[in-house]
Amino acid sequence: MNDGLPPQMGQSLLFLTDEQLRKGIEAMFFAYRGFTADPDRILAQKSYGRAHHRAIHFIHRNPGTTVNNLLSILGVTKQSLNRVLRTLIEDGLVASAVGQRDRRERHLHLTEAGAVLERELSDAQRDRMRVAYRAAGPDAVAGFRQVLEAMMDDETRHHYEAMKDRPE
Amino acid sequence: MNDGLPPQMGQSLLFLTDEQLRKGIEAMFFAYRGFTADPDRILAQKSYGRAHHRAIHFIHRNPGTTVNNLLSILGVTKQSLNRVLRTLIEDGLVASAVGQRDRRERHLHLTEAGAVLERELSDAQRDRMRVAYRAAGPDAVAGFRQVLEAMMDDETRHHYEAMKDRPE
DNA sequence: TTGGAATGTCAACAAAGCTGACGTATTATG
DNA sequence: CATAATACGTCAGCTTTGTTGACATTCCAA
Repeated sequence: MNDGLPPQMGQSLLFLTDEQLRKGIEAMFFAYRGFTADPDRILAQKSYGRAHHRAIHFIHRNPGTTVNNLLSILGVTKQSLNRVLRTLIEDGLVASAVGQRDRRERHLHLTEAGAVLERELSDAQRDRMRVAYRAAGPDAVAGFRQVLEAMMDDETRHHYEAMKDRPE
Repeated sequence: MNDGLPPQMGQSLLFLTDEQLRKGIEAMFFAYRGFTADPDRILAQKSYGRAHHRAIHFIHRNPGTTVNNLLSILGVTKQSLNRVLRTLIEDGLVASAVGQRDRRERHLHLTEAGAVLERELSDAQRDRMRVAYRAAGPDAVAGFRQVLEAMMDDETRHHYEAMKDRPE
């Protein structure tokens, strides 16, 4: 494939050109569309949106999390999260429990029904991820993760790492 | 770092577990936030949004593109794109020219002012990308791109590849 | 006991997506 | 040439998901 640059310029010299960086930017944009496509289809049928998916995902990952903690993971306002959370609680997918130690806090859990939807959504998303990982191979996957981690804001990376290696 | 699984299980066996895949999913989510953060700040000052950025980006990359082509790259409805395009044209950032061969078509270009904003936005986005690429190294970058490409829908990947190796 | 923290909620608004309908040029086709 | 199809623009209305700002409630902690 011709990238319009002299062939004697190897990858290690090319790899920080604007052109190379721009391709990475476009890859992020297009890949993110694929990344959300499958859950989006499932959510649309149930008249939920991505915001519901995110809430469900992180409640599943951090069972018993407080609203404030979830807020800082998701990086949205409480009003925005509350709207989503309210419908999930009304629909019986999420349970909100008053804190034992601090009774101002609400601790969030998925109900059985919530866990079912979580499974459905993450199965769909993992399937695509699995196909991509298989196609690219383990070394590529390691690189993929490295670049993504380096791309995060510091505060965000803190959240990411805080729930990183938690086994099932 | 302990991932909660027996140490004798190597990376090549682990790398398709649900846990491994879920970490990739979260990495995508958190990284995408970083990916858009810098342009978002610039856009907010000028009361534009991400949709404007995307239009500007792809007009820059495909100068003279028709509205229909841009539509299929962006994957939105013409009503949605039109709203964005209209403000960009009104503000003198984008020029719309009647087609020579087919006068139903409008060919889109950035004006000088549009190119200035494009440069500002992509500089910010590339800076972060550059830092991430440097931190991760060339091999990781190659893997990053491989996984992202494998994650795209077929039609999307077609668009991605169509404007892939276009030199400056 | 009182200040501040955590939470919830009301209202209003904006960005950016969607559907559906319609109009106008222009081109392609029978 | 008449008609169909295409490309584009626009109007209206709706949805999701984000934002501010204001305010009430509950409750921990100094």
